[in-house]
Amino acid sequence: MNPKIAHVMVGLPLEGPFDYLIPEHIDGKVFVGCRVVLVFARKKCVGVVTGLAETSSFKELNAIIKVLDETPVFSEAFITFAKDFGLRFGCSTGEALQMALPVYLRTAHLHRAETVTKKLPVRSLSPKVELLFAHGISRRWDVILERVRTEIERGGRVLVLVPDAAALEEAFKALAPVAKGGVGVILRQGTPKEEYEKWTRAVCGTSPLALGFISGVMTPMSGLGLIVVIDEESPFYKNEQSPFYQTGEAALLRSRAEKCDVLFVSGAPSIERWADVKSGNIKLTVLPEELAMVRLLDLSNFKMKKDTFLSSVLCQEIERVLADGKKVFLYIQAARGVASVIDEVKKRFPQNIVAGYDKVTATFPEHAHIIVGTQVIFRKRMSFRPGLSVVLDIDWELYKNDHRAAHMAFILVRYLKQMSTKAVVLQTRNPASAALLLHGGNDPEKFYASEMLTRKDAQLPPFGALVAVVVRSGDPLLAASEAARLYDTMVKVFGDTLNVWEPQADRAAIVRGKFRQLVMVQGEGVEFVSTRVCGILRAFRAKKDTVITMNVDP
DNA sequence: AGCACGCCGACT
DNA sequence: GTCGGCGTGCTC
Repeated sequence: MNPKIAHVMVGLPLEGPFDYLIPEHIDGKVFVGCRVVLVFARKKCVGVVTGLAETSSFKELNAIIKVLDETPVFSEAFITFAKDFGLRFGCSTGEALQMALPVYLRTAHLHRAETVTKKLPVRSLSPKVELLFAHGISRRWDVILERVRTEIERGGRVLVLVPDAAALEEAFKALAPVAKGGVGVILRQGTPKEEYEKWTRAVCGTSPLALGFISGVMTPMSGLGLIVVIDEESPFYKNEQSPFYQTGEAALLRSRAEKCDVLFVSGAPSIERWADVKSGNIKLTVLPEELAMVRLLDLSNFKMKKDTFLSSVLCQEIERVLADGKKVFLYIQAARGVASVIDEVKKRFPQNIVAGYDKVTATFPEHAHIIVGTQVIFRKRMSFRPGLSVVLDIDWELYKNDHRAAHMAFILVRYLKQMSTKAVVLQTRNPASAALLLHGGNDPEKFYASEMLTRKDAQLPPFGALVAVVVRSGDPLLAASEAARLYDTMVKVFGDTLNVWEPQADRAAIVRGKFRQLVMVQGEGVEFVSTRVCGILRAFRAKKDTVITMNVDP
């Protein structure tokens, strides 16, 4: 006797499941993990079957209208992952499942290719989670390819995740030696049909290798044995829209639910992953490499004109490097602009070619002796090899009002160290605080020890949890008043159990005409804080035209 | 989320 | 009277 009732999750911010009758004409065709068409709240929509039963406590059930998949698109383990994902990042299981599908399959389109039928051979119960701390960039692919090859040989699929287009290109080339059946590329681009066709090839095709960006971590492929997260520390792995998930955290949830291995790769690992290493949750492999030394250039005793960046000592250093036939890279924060620095450098070095490189620069200035650039230089880190790199104002990086500022500056220094052949110089007026980054450059263990202590004392992630509640509205006053009202209710309900910060404008205060206010909630443990915040948000009715979302670990 | 229901003030 | 804004509750 086949089951008569299906538990279904829908892509709405409601935690299900909802019960539906399985009518006779599709009896025996409904499986856990299949998409079905049904009427929910008077509207026709697509849901996912997450369980089967004989009876339901609800009377007056609607019936499933149509089954869209002959075989499940989601495995039971993936559904468990979707539940964990929703709990962790503040969305429903149904929304998480919906996000895992290409747009084409979120509507009532049939899908005939088999996705989850291939089962992974039985393996050890506890999956292996590893952090590869590769000091340089030239040798890391040797280790990655070795892991990937081993996984493919034992019959598993491998999901390789990269933060941006430059890393995608690099990974695509690097994976060629192990990609006999090609590499499936999963990208959220093109028309829904095109996106779906590429997705099908990657998920259901013969190639065991798939490559994707941030959302690739949600790909429901069968027999997933290994997830590789390249440049794990990248901020691009954080989704900036609701649900505000983080790819690395999601990979760990998948590892738990699907028993797959995870390999994090980084030249400047996040504090989160380092804490995992220190607590013994993940294994650390260090890949050392001889790199340029980092030095501080103490400007505290120099008098320099306002808004100038070239100290006389630095100019002497630059001259030496240029005389040696090497290139010089001068790093400046994007917000300050490269233009004024270029003027200053041109005046000081009139006989050299000076060029800027920032996000609006069309082609890389190959011929320049001195390049003044921003973060985007790291797109070129595989090919650009300056002798000397200089952070013109390292203090600026450290004074930002952001609990991640020190780690972001650490990333900057480590990346410059990977690119440069001779030296990295950090100009500072505050050598005492910049010393943290001097250590970061030459003795990363020291940096991590210090930064972990700071985070622990302040109860910041990964030791404490931060949840930002984002209030958006077209009216700035409404956004502010709703944030204030939310703050008051949270203070009242949470009392001393959680620390609620006064409402503040979001770092990006206006996005697409909507004003954003934040209320930060801080406490012990992500799960504790986010479930309590979720509880408040369910009860709290936002005024018309205001939207409230939750950002875990902003 | 998205929709119906119902309560209240405003207006032909 | 009744039109419509919005607070409330519900969706198998």
